[in-house]
Amino acid sequence: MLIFMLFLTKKGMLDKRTKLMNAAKVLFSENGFYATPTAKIAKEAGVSNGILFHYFPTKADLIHAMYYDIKDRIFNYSVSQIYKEATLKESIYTLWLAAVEWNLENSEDFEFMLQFENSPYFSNEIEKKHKYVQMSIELAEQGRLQNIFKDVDPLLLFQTMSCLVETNVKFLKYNPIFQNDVGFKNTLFEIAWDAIKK
Amino acid sequence: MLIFMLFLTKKGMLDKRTKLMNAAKVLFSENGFYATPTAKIAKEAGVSNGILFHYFPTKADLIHAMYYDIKDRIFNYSVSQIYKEATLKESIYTLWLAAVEWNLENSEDFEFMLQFENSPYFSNEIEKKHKYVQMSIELAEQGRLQNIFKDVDPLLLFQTMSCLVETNVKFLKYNPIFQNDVGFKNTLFEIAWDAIKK
DNA sequence: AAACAGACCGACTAATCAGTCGATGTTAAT
DNA sequence: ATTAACATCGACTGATTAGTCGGTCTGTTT
Repeated sequence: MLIFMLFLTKKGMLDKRTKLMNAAKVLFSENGFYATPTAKIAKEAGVSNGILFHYFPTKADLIHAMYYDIKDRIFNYSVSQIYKEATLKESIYTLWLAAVEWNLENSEDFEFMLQFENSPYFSNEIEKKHKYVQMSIELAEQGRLQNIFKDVDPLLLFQTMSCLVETNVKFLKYNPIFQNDVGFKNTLFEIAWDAIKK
Repeated sequence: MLIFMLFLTKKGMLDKRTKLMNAAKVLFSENGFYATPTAKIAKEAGVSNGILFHYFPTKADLIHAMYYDIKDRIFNYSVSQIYKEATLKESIYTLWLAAVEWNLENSEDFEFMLQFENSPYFSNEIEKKHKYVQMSIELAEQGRLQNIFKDVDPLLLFQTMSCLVETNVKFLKYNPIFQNDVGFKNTLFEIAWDAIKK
């Protein structure tokens, strides 16, 4: 049975929970949470209305599940990019680039996140607990101890980087010419690096 | 008649259009656009349900009117702060500080703006037309021509500053101890300045 | 083969909400 | 005094929507 399930998954016949999250991602990024009825999500996912509430007792539960899913995926991608022997600056660059490229390639996830983080669903406290944020804060703390970064709360350094990534991604979306321009991307990183470095 | 209207205004008996916008501001910043029914806005404003649609044909019209109102107010405040003989860095500092302090003092406007700018109501094109944005871009262009700023699209420089202001305000809201700490605010500005300067 | 459990369906409902409408009051202009 | 134009009210409606429910199907356990 387990083997059969794996087979299904590999063939692209995703389980309905995943189908629902994918459908919601598309519709949310097009019309926002509130203009997207649950019935439409189920329809787009090709499943029944009722099954949505089987997997996610409320619409808010679905939205939260999607948030954690995205955070996990961007964390896994970022971690896969960094390497051990890197200097601090190299690590920061790798993380910055990973974030920018991941968000550009996963445009719907990016749109979802923007909405979510500025909605009443979001709270700072939830975010701080995620391993992605914790890893970033740890790096910021390192840089501060090494006297490389400005002497402020590492959380602030992280938030500064995050908002710059967001701005960079938005800019690159509206100016696709630069998306493969390595020189331009280096300039973008310089902006971010200069901001946090001493 | 005009005199009588002014008298009413001075006495705090605002016209109903303004009352509606003020009530909406409070409710929107507490619960968001979508969890705030128009009927509740009218009730909070102490006016009838129908009059809301007399002044704002749709809920979206109300929201847009509020957006323009806020942009106008922050623009007027910012302009009142700058002075002619200032250097470029002084002007940027003044604008940065004005934005940070205005947003801290007008917390509901700030919350509204965050929601609005990440909602389907918002479009980049609308924003770019506002005199506040145009003034800022002009300054950025000046700095670039004087070879003081990094050599990128002035719009990007403006967006960079804006997102840093946003981050700063959020941080100061969560860490009120720093709100009157001039040294800390200078460090915050250094972060922003280092980001854009060459 | 019976009992069980979880996936799944889709019609249904109770509540909510944006916007309407007809009526009345108020002010200004002719 | 009449008219016209706007301001105001609040009951009402039509549409929408999150979530429910009774029941079916399928695979597993005993």
